[in-house]
Amino acid sequence: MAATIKDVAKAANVSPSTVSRVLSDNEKISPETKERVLNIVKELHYHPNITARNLITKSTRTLGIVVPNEAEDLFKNPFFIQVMTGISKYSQKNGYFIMYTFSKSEEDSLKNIKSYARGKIVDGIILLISRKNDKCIEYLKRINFPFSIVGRPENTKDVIWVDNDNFNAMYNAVDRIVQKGYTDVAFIGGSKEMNMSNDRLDGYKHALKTHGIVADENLIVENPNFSEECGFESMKKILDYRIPSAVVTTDDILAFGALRAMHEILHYTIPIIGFNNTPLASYQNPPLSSIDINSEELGYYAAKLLIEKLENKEMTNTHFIVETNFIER
Amino acid sequence: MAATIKDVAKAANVSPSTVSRVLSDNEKISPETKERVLNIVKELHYHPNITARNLITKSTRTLGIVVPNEAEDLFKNPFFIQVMTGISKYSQKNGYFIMYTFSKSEEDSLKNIKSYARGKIVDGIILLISRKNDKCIEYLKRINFPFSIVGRPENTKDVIWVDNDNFNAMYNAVDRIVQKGYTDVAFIGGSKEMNMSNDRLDGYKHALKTHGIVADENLIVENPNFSEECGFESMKKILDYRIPSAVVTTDDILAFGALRAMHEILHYTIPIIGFNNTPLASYQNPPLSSIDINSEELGYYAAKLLIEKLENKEMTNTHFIVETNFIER
DNA sequence: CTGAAAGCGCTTACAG
DNA sequence: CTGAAAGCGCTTACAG
Repeated sequence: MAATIKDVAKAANVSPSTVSRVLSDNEKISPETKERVLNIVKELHYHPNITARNLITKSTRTLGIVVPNEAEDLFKNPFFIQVMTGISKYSQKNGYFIMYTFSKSEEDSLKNIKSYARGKIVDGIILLISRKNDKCIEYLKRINFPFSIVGRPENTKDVIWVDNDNFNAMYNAVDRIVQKGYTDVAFIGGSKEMNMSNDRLDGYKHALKTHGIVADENLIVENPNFSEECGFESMKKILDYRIPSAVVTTDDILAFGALRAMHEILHYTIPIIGFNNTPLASYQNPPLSSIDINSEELGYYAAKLLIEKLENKEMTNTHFIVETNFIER
Repeated sequence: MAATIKDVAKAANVSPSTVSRVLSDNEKISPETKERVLNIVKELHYHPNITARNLITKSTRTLGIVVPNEAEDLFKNPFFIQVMTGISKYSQKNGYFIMYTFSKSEEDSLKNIKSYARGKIVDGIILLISRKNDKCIEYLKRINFPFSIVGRPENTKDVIWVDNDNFNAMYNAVDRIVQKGYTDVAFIGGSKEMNMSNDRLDGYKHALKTHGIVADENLIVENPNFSEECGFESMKKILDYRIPSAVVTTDDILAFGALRAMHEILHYTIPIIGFNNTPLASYQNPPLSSIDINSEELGYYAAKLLIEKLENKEMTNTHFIVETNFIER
């Protein structure tokens, strides 16, 4: 059996309270007792039972990550693991544990969130995605449970979130292309359920507008997800209609599919731009230009803002915008 | 404030013990009391405090995953997230929570393991890698803490592990190549610190031996990690020496680098085989043949065997071999 | 079938 | 500077 605080107290000839104080290091304890207790602690290999401590402090110093079903689509995409790494870096540095749960659907996410929140398993929750009419966000707001989101929610009031400036990233990319003389730009996008999809589409439209170009709705194809197949079919549809001078996409995987369609149908490629700058991008033929979203930083700040809230630090901001970088290849 | 078991007891006019029994559903409780209690539970939105329960039951129903520093090298590789998905599927199905921790080094892994084990944060630990003279394994064995490993450990005595048959997978691949007439096969491998690296190398050597071919040590290059750069440099080194008739690698990423070296130096490619069958493989030029290791299943069984041990089920096996599939492209 | 009591292993006012 | 006591919110023998 592992030693408890009582065992240490007895061996050191002090009370459990004193041992507890020595360990928390925040009371005036005489140097002698402190040393004596610490020696016994070492000798008995004592380590406090965190569960017992949690029960008293009403905190688990644990963050819960809800990984959405979309992660499966995005296996080819290191996005989620990069975000999780960022979360992990900040959390571990600050003594927080991390739990995660994979969800099969939005309903399943909600179920998982409930079990985290109602059982007080975690102190705060991080959502890796933000949907339209997001039930998870709605629930967490209603029960007033601390959380942060990767991806700007529809209604930002009272919520902590981090995101890229998706509008601007796409705006700049399209602006750049048009300036290079490619004025007939097609758009291949992902799910409308995600706010970032709409932001990117808006950025595309506005950039064209700035140059006095009216977006041709037939050159805009949106998809239920980010698969290679969707990219392929979208490009096919576009080529059936007309050959544009360039293509922008909201995800590298879509771009890969589109590239394949170009190779198979056109037998040559037209300029195309990806999004997320996945490692696969540089291996494409030709190498794919892409917009790097710095996923790890998204996770890092999602954890940082949430932990600051949990610790009641003065929060200057309830959101953080991570910069994007255009990677030209 | 959330309702406690006392609140429910008072409102239902029973004792806390009775409420507890109703909730655990495993004692003879009269149907009437049961219904009455359940109604109050719903009414008050009562949910048991898991921390308090954990303190009593001396279990957290939580598994801890230790993600090694190698994960960073392997961002391009969905291996880890696939394994984590597999772990998650089995665990969630069986009512276990999951924690993870990213480590910066083997020392850091050990530190993280200690905090999980000594604080009784988790009931069991899953290691995602198995090294030579693995300090983590050694520690966990010494303190007799339940754990399982993805990857066969050096000493399998008393440890739970899952793995592919790495020897055989490579043996078959090389055997197949040689039978096709490519007898001068080079080998590009990963870190010798990992047992699977050695297993794959052994498989290569034995397959050659079976065909009466003596392995040329100059055609065998091992690397500190699985990066594209290592693959590139290894291939360069081999080509400086001689042009082999085919190449096998222990990881797709190594193969990608090797392919690039062929393109840049040779201006044509020689047959090459990857390992892990990452999504990138099919996008290569030419598409890369690879050995699929079914990563998700590795995680699934790592969780399954560990949970069976935790629940004292009769364990017929303390290890499980996940099959591999040769994917020819 | 149900309740009173003890206890899991800590922390933290309160008192001295 | 240190200790005795209460209590966090549960579960589980024990007794009836």
